[in-house]
Amino acid sequence: MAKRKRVLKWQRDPEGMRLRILEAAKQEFSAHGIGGARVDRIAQEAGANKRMLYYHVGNKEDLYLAVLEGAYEKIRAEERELDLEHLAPPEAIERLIDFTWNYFIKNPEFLALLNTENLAKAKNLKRSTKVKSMHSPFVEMIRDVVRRGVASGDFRVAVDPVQLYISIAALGFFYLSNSATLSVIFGRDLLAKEARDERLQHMVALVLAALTGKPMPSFAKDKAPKLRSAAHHTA
Amino acid sequence: MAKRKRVLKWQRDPEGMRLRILEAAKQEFSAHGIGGARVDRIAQEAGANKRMLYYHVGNKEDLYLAVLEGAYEKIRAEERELDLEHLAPPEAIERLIDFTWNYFIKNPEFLALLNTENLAKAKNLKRSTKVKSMHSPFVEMIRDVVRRGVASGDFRVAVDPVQLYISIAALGFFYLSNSATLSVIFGRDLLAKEARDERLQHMVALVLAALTGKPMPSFAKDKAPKLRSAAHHTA
DNA sequence: GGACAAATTAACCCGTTGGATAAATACTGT
DNA sequence: ACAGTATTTATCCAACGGGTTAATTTGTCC
Repeated sequence: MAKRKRVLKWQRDPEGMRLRILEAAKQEFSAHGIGGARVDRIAQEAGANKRMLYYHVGNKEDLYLAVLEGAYEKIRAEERELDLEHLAPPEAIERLIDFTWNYFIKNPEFLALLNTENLAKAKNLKRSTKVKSMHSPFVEMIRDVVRRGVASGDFRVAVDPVQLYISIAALGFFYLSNSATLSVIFGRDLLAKEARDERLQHMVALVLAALTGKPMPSFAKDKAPKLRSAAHHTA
Repeated sequence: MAKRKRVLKWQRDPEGMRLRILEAAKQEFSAHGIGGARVDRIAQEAGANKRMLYYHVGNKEDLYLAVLEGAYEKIRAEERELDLEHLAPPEAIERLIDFTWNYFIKNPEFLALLNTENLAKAKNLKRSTKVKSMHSPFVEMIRDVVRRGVASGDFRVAVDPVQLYISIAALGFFYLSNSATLSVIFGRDLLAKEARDERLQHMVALVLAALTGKPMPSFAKDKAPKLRSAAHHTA
């Protein structure tokens, strides 16, 4: 195939085109929000004509929703890969924190998209039957881990898994999502590798200390000089 | 005064006008972000002619920066009111969490503005000498509290005050800022009074348990039936 | 009671933007 | 090789949006 007789001005690639459009849209929406996103810029970035956006996906709103749904699909898919059942409760929690943290680091557009969607009071998410049907496996996973932890004596208390899930997400999300302003306020680069490692360690220490009651070995002191990067990088 | 001879079409009120403009701008920017904000809407909401915005404050960008600076001024002012020095370390931490939480609840535009500014990679904040000169008193306050806590034996570990500050902010900020999407995902209204109270209790329990090593009395169990609302509402 | 500046309004300008239309070009099956 | 359809390009446009210009009104100081 692809036996081009002459010089082809362009070649067909509907699937590829659609993907490039969605990728470009993801970048655009996550970089500028809904109101700041420019349809023309998406087209240009996708190496497409503006007409293609409407042909393959739809108008700006459809485009945004497709991006949002794609973002949720992706994280849900990765979440399913993680199985915490086979780990001892403390390790399971550490793994969960590590995964969440690294997912956020690797997918900064996801953070921005969530913020953007919340600015819109989740009005698009509410319309999306697709996203609403994608349940996160984490709540049940955490419920199980906590149950096991309490039974084994590793954990002292039965936390509400939803609260714990939100807290774990929060500790990483806020740090990363607001790293720009926080870096200015504190006068340090929170995204530097050292700072990120320190943050991960702090989060793990905080949550595990609360759950197990045992002080974490590596609970960071005031301005810890040098910290090994976390052990397991799962994602 | 105000002995209007005839029917006055309008009256002068430069200061009041400026305030109304800034208030309207705050609402607009926090509701729609930078790109989504509409200058005409700000004018209308402020009961002003569009020209007034440029006359009293400046263009859209100036308007946004003024709003951002005002937001930081306000929280810094309230932060200064809080003195943690006179409280026992655990109470000081609880008070800090309570204050932060309630400030966020009472000032939802602040959360939105921070998100918006981070979407812009803090480029406006960086230009603002005003904001950069407004140091938060919290880091030093926390440093002191932690020191005292370790000395008294209340706390087991010396946490980096910056990490702790970020964590405390994170636990509340993420929950509230993302309450719209999270409510959809979890199928519960996270802003309902009960849910908010439960969240505050969880945050306090989590942080204090990690610091003191003692399990909190009220560490919420899986779906706690009814929880007393938190004891001290400071702010 | 008028002059002069400050405050406010009304009207308009013009580049941008989301979206639409129609024509051109490439691929597919027969 | 040809018809028919799928895909892409080239324009167009009406509404919108930020910003400006000029005229109008109000307060204040002599």
